[in-house]
Formats: sequence, C-alpha cells, structure tokens
Amino acid sequence: MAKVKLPDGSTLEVDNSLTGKQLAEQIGPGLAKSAIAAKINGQLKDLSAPIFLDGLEEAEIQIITPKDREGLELMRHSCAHIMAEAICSIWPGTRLVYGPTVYDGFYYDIDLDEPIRPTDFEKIEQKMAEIVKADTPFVRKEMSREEALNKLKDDKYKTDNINRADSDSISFYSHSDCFEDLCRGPHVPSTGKIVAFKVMSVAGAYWHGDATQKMLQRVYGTAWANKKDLEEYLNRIEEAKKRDHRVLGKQLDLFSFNEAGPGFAFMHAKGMVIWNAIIDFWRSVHNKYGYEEIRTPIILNESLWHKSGHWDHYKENMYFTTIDEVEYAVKPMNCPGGCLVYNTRKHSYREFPKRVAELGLVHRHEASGVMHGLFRVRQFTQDDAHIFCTPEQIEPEIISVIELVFEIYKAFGFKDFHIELSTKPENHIGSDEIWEIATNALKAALIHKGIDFKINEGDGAFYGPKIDFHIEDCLKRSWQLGTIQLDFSMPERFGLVYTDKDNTEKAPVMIHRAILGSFERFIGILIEHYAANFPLWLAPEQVRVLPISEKTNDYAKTIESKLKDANLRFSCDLSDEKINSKIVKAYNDKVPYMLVIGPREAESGTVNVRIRGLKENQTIEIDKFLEMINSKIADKIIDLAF
RNA sequence: GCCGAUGUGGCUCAACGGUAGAGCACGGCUUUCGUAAAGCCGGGGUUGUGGGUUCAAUUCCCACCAUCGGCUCCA
Repeated sequence: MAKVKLPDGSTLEVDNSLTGKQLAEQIGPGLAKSAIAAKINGQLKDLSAPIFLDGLEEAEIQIITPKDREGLELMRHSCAHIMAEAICSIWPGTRLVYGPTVYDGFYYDIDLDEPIRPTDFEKIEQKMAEIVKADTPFVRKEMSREEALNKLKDDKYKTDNINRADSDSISFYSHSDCFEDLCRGPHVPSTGKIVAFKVMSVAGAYWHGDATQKMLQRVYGTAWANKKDLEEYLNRIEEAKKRDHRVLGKQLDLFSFNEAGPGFAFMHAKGMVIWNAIIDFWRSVHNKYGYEEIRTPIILNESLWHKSGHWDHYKENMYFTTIDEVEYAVKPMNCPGGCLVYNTRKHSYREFPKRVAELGLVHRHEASGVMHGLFRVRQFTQDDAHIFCTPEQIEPEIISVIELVFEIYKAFGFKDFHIELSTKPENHIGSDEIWEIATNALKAALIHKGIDFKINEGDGAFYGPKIDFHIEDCLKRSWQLGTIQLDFSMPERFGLVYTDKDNTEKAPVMIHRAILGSFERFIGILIEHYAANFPLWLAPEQVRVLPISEKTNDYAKTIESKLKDANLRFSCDLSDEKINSKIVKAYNDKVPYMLVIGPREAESGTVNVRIRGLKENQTIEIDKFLEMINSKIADKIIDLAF
C-alpha cells in the first residue's frame, strides 16, 4: 500500500499500482468524468500513468480538470494535435514542425507549400469534430533518443525537435491509427475531452523565428473548457475590436492615416486637444522636477551621425536627404542634437544635475509590415530628456526619474506596471568595462528603491543599458512606455566636458530618458485603455448642451457663455432633431457630460446632467455644475459622478 | 522586409463578365418635440493604381501601392 496526499490536505491509503485515473474514480465519479491529467509531486502526467514510480510510496497529487489553468493549457495542446491530424488528413503533404500553446489558445507551425486559407477553416474544424467525436485515446510511447532519431531521420523538423529535447527518453503520442506526433506531453485521456474549439487564423512564421529560415504557415486555434467559455472568448475579441484605437480614432475624428505618408499620422483637431492636454500636464510636472526644455532641428548633417555612432549602428532605420549637394540625415533620436546644445558653452559641476527635456520629433524607417495604427509609426514625438551629471549623481537621478515616471503614469490612471532591465546587445559601442559599470548603476538604483525587475539579456540600446517601464491596460495587455538609458559613450564621442571642483575637465554622464515614450503610441494606448471614454481633463469635448427644442435655444446661449467663461471644451446641439437623437449623438461621441435643457431648466437656472456611463440624470444649478466640473479637471479625477 | 488576406460614395457593407445598391453621414424642406435614432426629398462612386485577357472587366489574370492578421524588429 502507498499514500497519496490531496490538495485539501487529506491523505488516502491506496494501492501502489494506482494510476491517476483510478485515483480520480476513487475520489468520485464527477471528478473522474472531468479529470484530464494528474499533477504528481508537482509534475503534470497523463491520467493513465502510474502514480508511484521507482518504488516510491508517497505522493502529493492533484487531479487536473479543464477548470485549472494548467488543465486548460493541456487541453489546448491536445487540441493542437487534433488540428494537426485534421490538417494532415486534408493536405497529406503537410510536414509538422511545432505546436505549442499560447495565451488564449495554441498554434501549429506547418510546412506546406499550398497556402491554407480562412475559407479552409470550416473544413479543418469539421475534420477536427470527427476526430473528437471518435473519442479515441491519446497513447504515449517512449523510446531512446537514438531510436527516435532513427525513426524520424527523414524529417528535419522533428529531428531538430529531438535534438533540442532535454530528456534522453523521447515520447510520442498517437490518438488514432493514422496520426502520431513527437511530443513531451502530457495529454488529455482521449480526443472526446475537447469540447469547444475554433480555428482562428493563419499567418506566416519563420522557422525558429529566424528571418533567414523558411517561412512556415502558422495556424492559430483556440480551445476552452466548454462552449460557453469559447463564446465568451469570442465576444471578448469582439469587444477588443471595438476598443481598437484605429477604429475609434476614425469614428471620433481624432487622427487619420493616408497613403500619401504610410506610418505618418495626421492628428485632427480633437486628437490635438488630447495631445495638448497631455503636454500641458507633462510640462508642469517637468517644471516641478527641475527640467529645462529645448528643441533641436529635425534634419542635421550626416557627419554628425557618423560621430554619434548612428551611422554604424542605426543606419537601416534612418532617412537621408541631400541639401545643396550636402548629405543630411533626418533624426531618429534627439541625443546628438542635445549634445550640440550642451557644447555651446562651458559647464560647471555646480550646474549638475542638468536636466534638459525635449519633445523631439523623430523619424525611423520601420519595415512596411510592422506599422500598426499609432502604436507603430515612422514619425513620432518622444518626450525625451537628457540628464548630464557626475558619476555620484547617477543613482539619485535615476531614482528621481523613477519617481517622476510613477507620478505621471498615476495621473493617467495606470496603476499596474513592471520594469525590465536590458543589458549589452551584440551591436554596441563602448568597452565591456563601461557597460558593466553602467548596468550595475541601473541595477543598484532599482535595488535601493526596492523595485522588482526582470532582466532582458542583450536588449539594451547600442550606446548603453536601459530600464524599461511597461504598463498594463484594462485588458491586461502590456505596453512599453518609458525608458531610462545610461550612456558613457555619447559624451565621449561629442567631447562633452564640465569643470569639476578640482578645476579639471571631465566627461559628464548622460542619462537618456523618456516617460510616455511616443506621444502617438501613448495616445493610442489611452484610446484603447479608456475605450475613448477619456477622463474629463483629457476629453476633446467635455460638455455638450442639448436644448429640448428651439424654444430653449436662447437659454442654451447663456449656458454656452458660462461654459466658455469657465474655460471648458463644449459644443451645443442646435439641430432640429428630437432630444433622443441628440442624446444618442452625444453618447456616440463619448462626451462626459450632457446638459439637457428645456423650459423647466431655463426657468430655474439649472441644467439636467446626463453623466457618461450612468443611466440616471440629475438637475443641478449651472454654477454648481461648473464648480464641480472644474475641480474634477484640476484634480484629474477620473470618476465623472457627483 | 517575409507569408497570407483585403481594397466598391465621407463611414459600414451589398452586388455582378454586360459600366453599381443599401444604411449611416451630408444638403434642403416639414416637424419644435422632455431623456438612447421623427418624416419626405436630394446630391455624391471612371469600384486602390497601372497593365493584360475579352466584343465587353468593377468582376478573371499579372505587377505595384496601401491596409489587416501574423513572423522578424520596435517607442
């Protein structure tokens, strides 16, 4: 006899030849029915596998069902196999490469010359349904690495997978006579356990993500514990589409793109209101934190970019032009210009830390296939700054930047973020020694501030290591915004110096930093985060006046002049539509407050306020309303209710 | 840049080898209305661009451009 310990802390005396499946049956028929795998001493195993191996007599065990995150993933992995069989049976020439799970689903990379099209998905799903209906068991077979290599010697993809496998024992899974796949497992007991799935999309993907390798076809699918979860997932995708900043940007007249300039955004009047609101706030905070602001040219002589190292390390992403037979480059970064400004006069250690901000318009030639609304453009405005300081000032300066970052993110309603530290890339300038000093300085600041961070080896900028700030939006998607980069190379290349206490000239340390990253991208993120229901202080139109009929148009005029005096952004709907129609229009425009006014309000000097997102409306004196709304704007309150 | 898909009035979409239709938006008229879309009338498209096949192309084919979904890259 042996002992198992269950997740609730209880223990059971059981036979030591017991499998997970049998254990589930002993615990209860309901569990046995929904069980898809067993977690034995922390390791996921097939339900058919024996619990006690190597003479062990005790095990901690958890029966996994599709309700567990791990169970769901396992199900998706099994579903990937089922989809692979379906594809192989429809296109017999298919060669399978790799089929892992991803967040919300799975994919299978295949090598097949004939392109699979979205119109084929139904056919694949039908075939999958047949396989599921047959409810055949997943069967595991193990063999040595050598045997496996021999078995698959003609299959370069699977041979490669075997060579990459950790274990010397290689396993295969089959769930029917005509399908077998190399796989570590585990899998659900039988194909019938997969109840809710869908083939989602197909796209190209390089083998091993390497652009020099063959382009494979990646077929994406999803699977859920039940039909309802699948429906909810599909609805969620629909909802996310409605938040798409490209859709909302067009709908709300915020910005546009045109074939005349792919990757170059046109900001419309309403988009610029948001833009300027952000800048006003940004300036005031930077002022508080002791920054000065400069502005440097967009086009500068090519020789400058040779000097900075951009020519050697960033040329592919730069635009060039010729003026009077002299070669120029369009700036992809602001730092060289900033260095030229620094060098226009002598500097003393007494000025340090010298914090110089620049809302710099940069151009980067992005590959045509990567452009994506405002998230990925070829021209964008960085909220850049360069801090010149002494080596001793590095740490307090970095800490001060981190505090500034947090203050700004909080104002926009972003509370969840994480930090990553990126180290020396292959393509870099400066000695290893300098890189180490710089990297350690960043690390020390994070550690002293007690901030958790993740390390990205080899992801730094070519001139220095960096700390990146990633925020999470309301849909739990992560976006990189801010960055702090430590640079010892640029000051040297540009011969930057300051006079130290001992009257000698030394090279300053240069800290590059951006907080919102790119205004364009940041506005895109705000649109999606708020579904364009902007906080009052950012909303392009804060208030709309809706007279019931033209009888109250005169009263509307007096309300309008009060709104104007209060410095609010508003409009008045004087159309001869009915009030219902006016409400719908204002609703679609996502205006925070609608002021409905009729004879009743005109008589009492009040307005009837409809608050965005709330069903009820309330009548309030216009002066009280103005007072309330102005205090919300001043304090950047996100909640509109009062 | 690579793979695949898509491209029809301002927007969303329909249709078709015989030169295009709806809703919304827009303009005019009627209506003046109390909390999520009043009615009528009207204007607007050489169907992304350039070639080719055909008696005939918006529809079929090719190239290019742009967009979308991914890959690689990235603020």
